[in-house]
Amino acid sequence: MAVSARRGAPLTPEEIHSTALRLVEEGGVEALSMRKLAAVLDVNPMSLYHHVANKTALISQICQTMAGRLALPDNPGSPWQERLRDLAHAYRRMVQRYPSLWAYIHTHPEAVGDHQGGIWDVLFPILADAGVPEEERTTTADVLHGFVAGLVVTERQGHIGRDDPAQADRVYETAIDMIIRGLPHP
Amino acid sequence: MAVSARRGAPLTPEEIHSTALRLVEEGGVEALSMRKLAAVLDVNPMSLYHHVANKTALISQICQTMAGRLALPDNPGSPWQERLRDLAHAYRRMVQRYPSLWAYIHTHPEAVGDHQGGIWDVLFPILADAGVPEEERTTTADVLHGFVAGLVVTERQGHIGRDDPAQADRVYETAIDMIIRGLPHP
DNA sequence: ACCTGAACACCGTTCAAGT
DNA sequence: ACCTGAACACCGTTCAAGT
Repeated sequence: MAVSARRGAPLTPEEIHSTALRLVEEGGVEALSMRKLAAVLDVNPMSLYHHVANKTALISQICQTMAGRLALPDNPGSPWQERLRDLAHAYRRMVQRYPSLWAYIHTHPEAVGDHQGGIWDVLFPILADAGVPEEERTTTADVLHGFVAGLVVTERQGHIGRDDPAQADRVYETAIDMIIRGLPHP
Repeated sequence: MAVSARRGAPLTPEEIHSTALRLVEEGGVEALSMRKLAAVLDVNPMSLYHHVANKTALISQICQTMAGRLALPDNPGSPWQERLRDLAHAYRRMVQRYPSLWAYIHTHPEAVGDHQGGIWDVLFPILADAGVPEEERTTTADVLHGFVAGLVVTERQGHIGRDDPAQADRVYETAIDMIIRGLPHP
């Protein structure tokens, strides 16, 4: 019976990932330490290394965990303007749910794979319908993502609608309007 | 003669700040440690605490140092579109000069004061000329800053024009066009 | 005034040893 | 297979002591 002295059940990756994600959202990525995580899991710090290569691999994994929880809008048939707006809202909701981890991803994009996650699969057809030529879609997608990510991170840090959540909503709507107005090439 | 055993001259804030800034740009903010900085300055780690309250204060100070080196465009009389474009270019140049520190500021805006630095003094008149009503200018400025910051950070991380710098320039120009097109309220 | 050494409470990670 | 303790090379920071 290879069972820990302090715990009844063996460690699972799911347990490690969800606990680590919780710690990150409670105190930011810099509040996650292998030793603290182990303490919360009631386990020796070194036991973690049996399930995780190292700390940066762990962070990558919890980024994937989060990406998997992303709820994308499903609204084919609507005009591209509306679909783009819905996608922007979904993105914002996700950032608001995991703000610390998103701030981390924004400056460590290598933590999550390149152009993966369902966002891109949804965004490309929208750009096509908006009339963006095929060879420009990747770049346009990057630009839009840069815009929206920058905006949402800015909001999250209290620069927008700090006192008045309704105003933050209005600002976001205005920003999306601006993108929709500016997107089609004349 | 209160002179260090290892150095001829006493430590100055300028020396500390510029060396710390250099370390940050060489290896990212996470590569800056008080002990490493002291080693480079050829000084006991604890000597630093005579000139700097703590590490986060030091980082704030080097952010200010960097902001002071910002070269803003001076082009009154040009149409607002052109002035906005010039300002966006100045911003990008600055980020390209201090990429690591900017990435840090983008997620730690408390490190640099609120709406200070000459950017805002230049941006507000531009928005006025663009017809943005006075009560919306602060928010609009935040939105634009969020956009541009997000875009530039995205570019810096190699998502845009990784292989082709000329393409990165083109993308940035396209993005500015989009903002200029989308800015005036109809 | 300025600098220093020892010390404290933390890190991530390796490695040999335990069941 | 899974877990552990001791150890190594790092951190930021405090504090009493030196010149």
